[in-house]
Amino acid sequence: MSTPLRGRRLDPDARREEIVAGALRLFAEHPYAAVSTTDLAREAGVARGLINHYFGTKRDLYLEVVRRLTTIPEVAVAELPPGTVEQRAGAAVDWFLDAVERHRGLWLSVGTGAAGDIDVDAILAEADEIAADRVLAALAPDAPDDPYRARVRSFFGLVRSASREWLVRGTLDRARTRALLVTVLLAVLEPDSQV
Amino acid sequence: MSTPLRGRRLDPDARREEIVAGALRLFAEHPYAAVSTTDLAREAGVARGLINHYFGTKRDLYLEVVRRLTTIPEVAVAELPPGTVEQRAGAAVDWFLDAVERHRGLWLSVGTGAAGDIDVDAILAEADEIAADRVLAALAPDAPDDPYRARVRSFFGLVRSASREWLVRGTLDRARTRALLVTVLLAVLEPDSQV
DNA sequence: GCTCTCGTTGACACGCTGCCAACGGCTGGT
DNA sequence: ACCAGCCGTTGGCAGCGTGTCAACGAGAGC
Repeated sequence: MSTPLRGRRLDPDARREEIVAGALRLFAEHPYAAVSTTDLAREAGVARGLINHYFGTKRDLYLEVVRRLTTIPEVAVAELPPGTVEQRAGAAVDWFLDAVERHRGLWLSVGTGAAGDIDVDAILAEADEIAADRVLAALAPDAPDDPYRARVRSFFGLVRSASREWLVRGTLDRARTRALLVTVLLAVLEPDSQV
Repeated sequence: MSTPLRGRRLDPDARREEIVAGALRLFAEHPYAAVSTTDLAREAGVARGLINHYFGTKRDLYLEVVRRLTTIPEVAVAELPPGTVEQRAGAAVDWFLDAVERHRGLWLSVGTGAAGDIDVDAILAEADEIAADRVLAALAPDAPDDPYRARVRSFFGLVRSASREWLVRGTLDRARTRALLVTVLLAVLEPDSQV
């Protein structure tokens, strides 16, 4: 061996990164309980104890992974083409469907919804908050935050369900998924119609 | 002691019922991982080994509990008052919101969404299927099953999110939740508007 | 009252997690 | 270039939780 892989000293940030990267791969393919700290350590090429040293708990590492995944959308939505609200909404939905199709496995593993887990819920809520801000800024910049942000966040619940119908169950094709999302998104952005 | 509680012989079905009932209480208040088989046994007033005897696995017991909870809606939606689609949709949403408000804790613990768990997903999907059938039969009896059932199931995702916004985060009051659900439900039932 | 059935129990073995003391590679000071 | 201290890293230990299994004994049939 020219360079021994085990035991080599590494910058803490880099080491954290390696562990998170490995955990990302494992958690994307297997459910939480099916992944042991031994697996996580092996995947990162590291001793098991180091997992606890950096993240304290297997659970904390998992939360870090979830945070990393859900907070991805750094890509600006500001690049949407000009046009009517319908056109811009359609473009946004297309951008989203592209991203989902690309990271299919990862999206389904965490994007499928909250786990009844209060911490995971908090992280997803935070991510949704950011996403809702961007959607509102891009499509309805004049709408007041108060009920609209909550309405858009609710819309994301439908987005997840529809993704599952499309990717997992195959009950919707991409075109119909798109149509559904655009329709509902526009309905959500309509002013309150007190029925 | 007049009647010793421990060790008494019981009809298998009745015993299963007691165990499920106890598990229902525990899982409604604590997340899956925080409930041990010891807790489950104590709550049911039974030896720990009996849990495995009846359900094989803690996980299997959990799945049974989830099934029991989600398959509750036996109450017929057929009792909806006659009127326009808007009125009937409003009545259906009201009925639903009442039920959610009444079983608040239970609903939030499992109804919060899939756990990324394939078995739980299957159970929830089955429950959603039934619910979707009833909604379609009540509000759009002439709509073809094909895309509409999937659209309604997607709608349920928004229903869960909106419930959380209302009950957990308090970002929507009941009236606004109602308005949102009715609006989107009607939009979902509209024929495909290919944008 | 006796016996057989089977619901029920308690102990055992194993895997996994979090903790901790010791090791040794790396870096800065001289 | 050498040395000493720092700290990233390791491996083993203790505790807990789960699933299994052989044996017990309450209740029913005769």
